[in-house]
Amino acid sequence: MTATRARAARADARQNLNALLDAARDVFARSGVDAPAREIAAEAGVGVGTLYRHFANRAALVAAVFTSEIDATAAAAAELAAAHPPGRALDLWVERFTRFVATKQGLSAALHSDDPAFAALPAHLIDTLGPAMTTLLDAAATSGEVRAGVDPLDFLMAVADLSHRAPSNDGSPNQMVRLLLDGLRTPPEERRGD
Amino acid sequence: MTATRARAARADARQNLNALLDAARDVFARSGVDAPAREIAAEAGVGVGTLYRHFANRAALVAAVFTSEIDATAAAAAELAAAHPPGRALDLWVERFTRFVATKQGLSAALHSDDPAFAALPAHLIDTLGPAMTTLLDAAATSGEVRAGVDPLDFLMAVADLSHRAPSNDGSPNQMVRLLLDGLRTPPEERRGD
DNA sequence: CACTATACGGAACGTTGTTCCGTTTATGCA
DNA sequence: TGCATAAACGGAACAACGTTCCGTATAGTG
Repeated sequence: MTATRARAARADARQNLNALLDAARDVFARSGVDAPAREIAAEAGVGVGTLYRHFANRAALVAAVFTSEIDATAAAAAELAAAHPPGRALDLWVERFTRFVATKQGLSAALHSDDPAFAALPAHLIDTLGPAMTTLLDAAATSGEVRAGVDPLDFLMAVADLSHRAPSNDGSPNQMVRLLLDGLRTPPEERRGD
Repeated sequence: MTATRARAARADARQNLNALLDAARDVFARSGVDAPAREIAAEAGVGVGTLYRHFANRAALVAAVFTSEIDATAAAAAELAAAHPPGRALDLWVERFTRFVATKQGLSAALHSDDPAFAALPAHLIDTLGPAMTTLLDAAATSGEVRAGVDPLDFLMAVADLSHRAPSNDGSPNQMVRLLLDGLRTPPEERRGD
């Protein structure tokens, strides 16, 4: 068999890759996901050739940024859970998730697109954000701050659907999301009465 | 005041405009809404200059096609209502509406886009498809085939949301939409029992 | 029939994603 | 340390797109 062990990536290559991801994050936030590849390369202080050496095409770069932000959002769940009581951690994380969804205008389009570059996104989102929500929801339910029996994935998707509707200009969750969170605090059977 | 009355459009201009709309409908169905403007012009047997004489930009052409298909879908409601009993008319129209939504991949993107060319679309959709659904739903409720008290616009949007999920390869409504329709046939209070 | 506002066609322009290749550089080895 | 070379870089060049421009053709009118 041939020596398949790949040589370690060169140091400048690793640096440029990180510079590209950082630049893309900034440019996407500033000008949207449709920003020209040249602009991203320039922001990273790099030629377009280098961009295409690291990513098969523009969509792959977009997907990489989304993936990394999904991971960052998932990681925040653990941090918040460690630093706050369960109910508050849940609220804070929903706020963060809301900001994530609202910021990424291109995300829902990417999720429904059939571009192969985005094919792995939905599964990745479910696999990382799903458990995060499950953990937070379970903890808050165990501590009695929130009703039990709510499917975490359904709740996650509901928040997502509600988040990219309203502008939510100040960055906090919009009214519908707050409504949903308040609903969690309410016993399931209350509506029977009216 | 100046004589604002515009001279009637020239005959060839009207023909070309229709040819462009027809061509765009075909090309969009075949290659998606991102099809090149040149391809549409060619299909219509016309130069690109003519396309841009009739539409301010590509987005305006897309919007015009969407508008005209929305109108056609709304008109179908009256025809189906005249030709079938209320319950069946409702089913058939939902199927048609489903096909409309499933076909137009670009529609939901256009509805949420902030391109000025699409600004009037949501209102137009609500103003024409809303009443159509209201009429069909009311008639089916009056004849007792369907439960009353369902908000037509909510129901319309729900069908839309459910339609662009599943592929529905054979053109008929997908399972979730059928579930929703079956739900209409069920008395509101039944779930109390379990 | 001639005149003119209207409409047409398609070459040309600017911007994009992507490729190509001559040049530079990091890295393992003598 | 210095060198050989695989790896990586930069940016000019290409193709495809949306859009504009303007010389040419023509429908409608008197």
